Amino acid sequence: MGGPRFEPVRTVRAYERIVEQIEEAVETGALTPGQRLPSERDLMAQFSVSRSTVREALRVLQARGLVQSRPGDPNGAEVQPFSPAALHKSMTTLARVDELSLGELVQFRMVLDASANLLAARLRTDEQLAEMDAAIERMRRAAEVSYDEFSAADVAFHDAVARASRNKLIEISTGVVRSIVLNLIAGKIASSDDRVALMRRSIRHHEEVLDAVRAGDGPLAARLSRETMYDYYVDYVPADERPALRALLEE
Amino acid sequence: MGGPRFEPVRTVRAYERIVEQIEEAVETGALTPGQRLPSERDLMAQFSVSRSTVREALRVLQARGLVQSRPGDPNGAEVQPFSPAALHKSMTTLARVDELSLGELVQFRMVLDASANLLAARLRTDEQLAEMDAAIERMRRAAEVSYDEFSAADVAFHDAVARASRNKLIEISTGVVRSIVLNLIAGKIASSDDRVALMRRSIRHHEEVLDAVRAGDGPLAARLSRETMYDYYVDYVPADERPALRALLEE
DNA sequence: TGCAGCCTACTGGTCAGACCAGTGCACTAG
DNA sequence: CTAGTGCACTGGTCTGACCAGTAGGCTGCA
Repeated sequence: MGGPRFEPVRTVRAYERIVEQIEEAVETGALTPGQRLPSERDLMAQFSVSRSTVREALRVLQARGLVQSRPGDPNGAEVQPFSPAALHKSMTTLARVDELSLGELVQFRMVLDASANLLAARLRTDEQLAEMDAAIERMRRAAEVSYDEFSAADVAFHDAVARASRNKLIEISTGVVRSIVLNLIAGKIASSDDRVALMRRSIRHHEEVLDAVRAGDGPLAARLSRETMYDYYVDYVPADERPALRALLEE
Repeated sequence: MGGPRFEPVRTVRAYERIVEQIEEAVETGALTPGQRLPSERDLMAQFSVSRSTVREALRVLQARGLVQSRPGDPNGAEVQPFSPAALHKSMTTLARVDELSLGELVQFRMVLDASANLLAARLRTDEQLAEMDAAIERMRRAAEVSYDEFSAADVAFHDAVARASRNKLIEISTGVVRSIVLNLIAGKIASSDDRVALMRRSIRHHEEVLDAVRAGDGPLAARLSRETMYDYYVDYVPADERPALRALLEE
């Protein structure tokens, strides 16, 4: 004992070193969205590796959503602005392989949406309030006509609230989880009559939430938004998962 | 108008088709963690493509955390159990590229941790309570000795709470966001004296939270956990972001 | 018979060079 | 001045090769 502490060495593949370097450049801002990488043939000269190695690195970067290449493009791969696509992908995978239940997803949405409303009640601008108004008005018009359009307007409302929370992480996460939930229940929607009733009730709920946001009453907006979501999704959730959802209503 | 509606065709690369097929197999359970993929040379025969194409597909799958290959392994790539590594990676990228502020991250932690506590208060088992007790005891012993050990015990406590919430999404997200936050403030820690005082106060706060969880008072546990986290991190957060954090304390 | 050590047949990682279908730009013919 | 045509270049794919590493069977010794 007492000798020098050696660290286990990790053999690093060539393409990983390339990924690291380019990733570093993007994250430090040396490469900004819209800029182009050199062509693969240039990169292979710069990194002193073969084109296959360069390409494997680019595949990884592309899977992470950092760059995007297009065949025939006389410029190299384009650095992408951040998009939640990668986040969405891994969360979708999580939902499928780890068998996330609909209950867990809805519960998560209740948590996120409630906090977005809580913050929005404090921080919203008049302009954002107008957006929410417009979204609800759009829901009203759509309710009797098209479920898809209603759903889109509903999404717009929640997006406006999320933006008003001024927390990008909340904004992105709500979007990602919502799309997974909507995807899961797509096709499982109730009968047409039930659906119209559901939409009407949902509009009333959204109006109440918006009133609370407008009044600046965060805790109320949060509570109402949880109830709104519970009411809207509870029928899709298996009975044995509902108690856990109701636990969130008691706060 | 009125003719058949044509969909825009998306040229799909060969390696993407391979990714899709293997991904599908993993997500439907046809391939389970621990199982091996055929070797690259077998795959290239099965998919009728060249090895470079197979390899590019494997790189993508590996970036998504679905498989892992090891050079020299006489078996093929191994299907991995889901790990939040990919989620972690994309959220870290988000934090760096999109310049997520520490304030936003802490705010998100407050939201998640509070809801974990709320649920844990309802759903915790006695065994999980014992884990939380043990973690706090470990924090007590470590406080006077090592900040790192204290921090590890703190993590153990929050992990136990997250598990007790019985929501895998909350559990994973808290872990991911926490490690990003800890990474951001690493090195920025206050002076030694302040640090000890901070740890002592934090222990007291954790005890209060645990009491509320033990008593089954979810809303109280949630509120206390928000306060605990605010108190612990507020000094690292720029002054102009603090009001947004305080907004969460009012619920 | 038992086991230590070597050998071989694989693996993944990398390289080199080639072809193809696209793309954008410069040039050319009208 | 413009419409049209090449051309030079891109990324996507293929072929075939070499290397270092691994595991498991085989050999030969004790």
